[in-house]
Amino acid sequence: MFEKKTKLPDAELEVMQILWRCEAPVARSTVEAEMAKLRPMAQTTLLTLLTRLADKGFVRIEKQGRSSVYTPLVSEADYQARQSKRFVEQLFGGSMSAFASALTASGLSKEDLAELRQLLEEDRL
Amino acid sequence: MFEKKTKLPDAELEVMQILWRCEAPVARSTVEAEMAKLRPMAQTTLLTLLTRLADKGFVRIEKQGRSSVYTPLVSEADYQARQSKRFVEQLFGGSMSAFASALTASGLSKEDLAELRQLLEEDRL
DNA sequence: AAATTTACTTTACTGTTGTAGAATACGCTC
DNA sequence: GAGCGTATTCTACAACAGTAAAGTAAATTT
Repeated sequence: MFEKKTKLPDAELEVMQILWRCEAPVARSTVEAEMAKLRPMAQTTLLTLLTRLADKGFVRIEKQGRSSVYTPLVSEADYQARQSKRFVEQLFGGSMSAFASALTASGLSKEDLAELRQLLEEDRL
Repeated sequence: MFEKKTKLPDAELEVMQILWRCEAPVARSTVEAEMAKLRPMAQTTLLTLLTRLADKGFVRIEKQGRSSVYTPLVSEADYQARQSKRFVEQLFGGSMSAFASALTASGLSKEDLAELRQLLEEDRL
């Protein structure tokens, strides 16, 4: 089967995150406007990234007369889950305790950690 | 200042992890043997990676007569902390609850999550 | 219909990463 | 000190990633 590449390069991830935050299908102009809020990027660069995402199977491009609309084919939750697992495995050999230690040392706010603690206490994990 | 590149490419990370697991300074032959346990890699490829790590300031290379020995200049804990923070920020906008949700969906074992829960209950986080 | 605008596609270039053969340099043996 | 191993550095190259100019096609204006 085709177990493709799951990890997206940074720039492509940025674009996917825009698509996830918008209501699908997303017009190119919308993607462009959202990207402009984050950082400057030439139109053609954005188009290139969208095309690459389509090639990788992350996005479907549909023509609508003059312009195109873009639909994410992989959900954000899916992507996050896959990458989280990959990350903990790659850096910590799968050990959550090692990962948790790193988080405390990472400068994440006490509030962030409290958030996690509360989830656990509520038996939501 | 020098805010260099903190994120290492996969192959270089593999080498760093070997250095971290050995007692510094590590002989090239040792690195080579450890790498062989993981996967095949040409000698020169390994040397290239070590040189690149040195260029990035992650490793110090010292000559010892014929061969060289390698010392990590960045601790594993440091690297893990930095990358963990970066990861949660990049994928979850810093939200631990979003991250925790992803972990539950990621197929991490119940044991792994229990491990994390216990850390929290013991007030070690 | 010709000109203009608009939107996408092609081509392209630079730097990085993974990989390793070729070349070189350094000790050591005889 | 000449030759030989062997360890390191140089050179190389393909694939990927970031970026965007140039080209093309299609719609709109005049």
